[in-house]
Amino acid sequence: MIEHELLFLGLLMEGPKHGYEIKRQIEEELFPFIGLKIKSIYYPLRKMEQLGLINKDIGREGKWPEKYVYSITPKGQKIFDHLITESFLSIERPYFNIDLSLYFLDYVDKGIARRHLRARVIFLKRIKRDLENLKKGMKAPKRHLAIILEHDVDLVEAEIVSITTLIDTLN
Amino acid sequence: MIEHELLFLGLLMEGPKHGYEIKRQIEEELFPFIGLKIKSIYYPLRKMEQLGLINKDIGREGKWPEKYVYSITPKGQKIFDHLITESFLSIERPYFNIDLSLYFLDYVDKGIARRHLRARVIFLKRIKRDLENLKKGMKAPKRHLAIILEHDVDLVEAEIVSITTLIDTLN
DNA sequence: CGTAAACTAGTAAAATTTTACTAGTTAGAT
DNA sequence: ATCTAACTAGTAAAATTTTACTAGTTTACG
Repeated sequence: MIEHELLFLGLLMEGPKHGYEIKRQIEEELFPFIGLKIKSIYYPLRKMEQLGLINKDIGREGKWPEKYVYSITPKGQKIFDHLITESFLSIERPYFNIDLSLYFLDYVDKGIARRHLRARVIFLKRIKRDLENLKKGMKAPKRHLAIILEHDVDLVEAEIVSITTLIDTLN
Repeated sequence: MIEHELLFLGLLMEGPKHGYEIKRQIEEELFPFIGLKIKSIYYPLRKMEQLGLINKDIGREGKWPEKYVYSITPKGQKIFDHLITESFLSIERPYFNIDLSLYFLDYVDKGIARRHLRARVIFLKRIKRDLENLKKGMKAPKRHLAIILEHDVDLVEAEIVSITTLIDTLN
């Protein structure tokens, strides 16, 4: 929920939006960078409206039928500040999906594990390449996207090194 | 759900266990490494039982009252193999919590952002130190734990570099 | 002109997760 | 001898998320 709140509030910090636009932005703009999967937006939006973090107003444009416009309230902005601070200072140390599998590595045949890990490295390299191309291909260099991409590239690179070493030690 | 299934099945790969033991292991052994937060175990266990992935038998030990023992079925083992393979080859590229905040960086005062990011670096360094100490302090060097720890150290290190660079570019 | 794709807004029901409890046993400390 | 912490097993209700739909509008394309 915390992440969801930060997500919706952050999107509304840019300006008022209607639901479809929020959904589209999450699916098309944020997903490739953030990997948040959000299947429904109306329940969270209603919740946050009840909490007074956002407003929902009728905003008719042209001949379109109803079009509800969501906007962030002062209280919502305060919460946004709070959440983003919390996220920056997030007490949780980072965790990585693959770790769970590594924890159970003993229950996997060594040969198979090695093959899987090699495949993972190849996959990670492809991702790295894609990310770098994506960064190059960005026209109007959106600063925040560039930052995230660099961050991702670095971490993917680290994972490649890490897994490669692991493969070698997997006697 | 996928991750939960892998978690429970993996724990049962080690041998039959009762619920409390599973809970304890998640909270005390896995949590520090994996960071999975699981508040209740009985619903997932019942679910997996219904799916035929695990068995639940009465296993009385000593004078203790009822003690239900969960164990993995052949079908469960098959699913375990499948899930762990999937996880190794996981098509999703890695995502990082902080990225969402970075995406919204423009809505944060630069000075504040810089301070937050510096604090994060300090925090990451402490984590790195803790992880290294933890690795040193391990008596019976549990191989899988050591692997995860190294992996984590590398990635935390990468994040330190990444965020440090970011701070510098934050004019 | 017709039609398909994208725009707009949801809801109802199912599934899952979280929270807040209950109920009793046993081993170790005082 | 008794009290406390850890051991054991849950359930009920609330909250949230996911899935699978409905319903209509506008724009672009052939």
